[in-house]
Amino acid sequence: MQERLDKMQRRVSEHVLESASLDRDLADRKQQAIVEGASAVLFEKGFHGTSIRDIAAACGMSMGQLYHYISSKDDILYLMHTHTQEIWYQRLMEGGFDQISDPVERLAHALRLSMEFIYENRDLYLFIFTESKHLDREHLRVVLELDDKNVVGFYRGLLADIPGLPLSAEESEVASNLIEFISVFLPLRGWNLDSEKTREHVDFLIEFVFRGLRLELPLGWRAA
Amino acid sequence: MQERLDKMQRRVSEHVLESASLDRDLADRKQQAIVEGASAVLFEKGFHGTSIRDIAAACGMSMGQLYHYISSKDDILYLMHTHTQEIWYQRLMEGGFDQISDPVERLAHALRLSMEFIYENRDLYLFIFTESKHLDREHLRVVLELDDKNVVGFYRGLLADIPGLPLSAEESEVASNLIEFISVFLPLRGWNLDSEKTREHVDFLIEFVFRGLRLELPLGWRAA
DNA sequence: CGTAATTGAGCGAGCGCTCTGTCTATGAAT
DNA sequence: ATTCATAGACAGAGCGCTCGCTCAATTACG
Repeated sequence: MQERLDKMQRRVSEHVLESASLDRDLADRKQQAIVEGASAVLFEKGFHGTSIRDIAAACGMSMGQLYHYISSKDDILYLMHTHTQEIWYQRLMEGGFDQISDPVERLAHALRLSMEFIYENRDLYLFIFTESKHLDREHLRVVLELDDKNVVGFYRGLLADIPGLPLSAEESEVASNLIEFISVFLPLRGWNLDSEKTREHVDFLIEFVFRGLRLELPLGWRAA
Repeated sequence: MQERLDKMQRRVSEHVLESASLDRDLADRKQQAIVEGASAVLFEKGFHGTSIRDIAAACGMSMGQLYHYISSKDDILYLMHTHTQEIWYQRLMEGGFDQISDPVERLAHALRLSMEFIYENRDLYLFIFTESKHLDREHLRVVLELDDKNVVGFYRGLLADIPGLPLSAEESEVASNLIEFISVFLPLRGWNLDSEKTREHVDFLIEFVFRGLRLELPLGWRAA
């Protein structure tokens, strides 16, 4: 499982960096600093509304230094994307997701962990989902591939592990995509819902998904 | 029902036009022409990637003429939004939606009509959902209000009409928003689904929603 | 003193929007 | 019938500004 993440990380660096002579660790740390520093301004002003000067200032770097570690503004959006997938997967692992053997319980647990994580990082997810289509063709291709492989693919795998799932292959494919989509519902369209009741909303969404998939929720799932 | 649309339309014109002396019919026709002419370029290049010059050229107007009928670039996005709601509602009415008395059948029919319409206009919906948050504060407020009143509000009303719906008030509120969200799933995240099988996907989504709401689908709903 | 790291002024391009000059349709005056 | 005054529709050059990005100049360091 962890090697999947490592490969993802490696691919990011390869894609973003043109100069192979740069120290890989330093570059990774700097790119991490860029993502973390740029997040606040990006969430506030959006990608197009934020200039390179804004980002450089927010990261405590000069424009020149910034361009040592990225090669275009689009690279920053790309980094945000891979960063998002990384920390999401990390959270699943920290949440003990991979220690659950029953596949239905795994799905329930993964949904809860994901929805809570996504809600906590709602600014990030709102940003990712509304800005990513503005990437240039090449970056977009890679980002969509990553998403299909790592996120949709994650749910695809979970569904495939459930024996006797009452869905056709085609339906499972739609379902995998739909589950990812519903898991970002609260950041994307939940703005006129009472934010005090997020916990209940997550419960409802999970029940909704399970009923939609014709699955019984595991006993005592709310306590998990 | 129709007066609701009329009021919506009136509000658009009032909001967009500052000069009250302009002929209302001419203005409406020109604004219609702007929306229709601008759509293709906007879908292709996105709102930020499309300049006023592009839009003017695509509408067969000069920049000067364009600015006779709008007062800022944001007005165009606003027009696109209201236009979308108008044609969506129009389609529902043409589809004989309001002639169905049974509330559960109404919901099933509305979902099918909506999803098919949204899929046919997927470029428009992808555009609307990914670009609207870039509106300035005032335009955004109006657009979100319109959406909550006309679209979410539409589903809210449908759910309220179903006697003995096994959902709490809070759950119904989440569900109304979620239904709108799921109805735009195919344009927003269905890009790696087989476009030959859209019909089946819509069927699956409707079944999914009904199961999620704990509702039985009306008999023979597929033929409807 | 030489080399590497770092900077931010400057470049060319493109933006949203304005506004003045041009065109055209109309109709009163001759 | 012809001229001319007037007003509204229209065009697009130009304004002021900001953008992403580069690279000559400067600083820091061994």
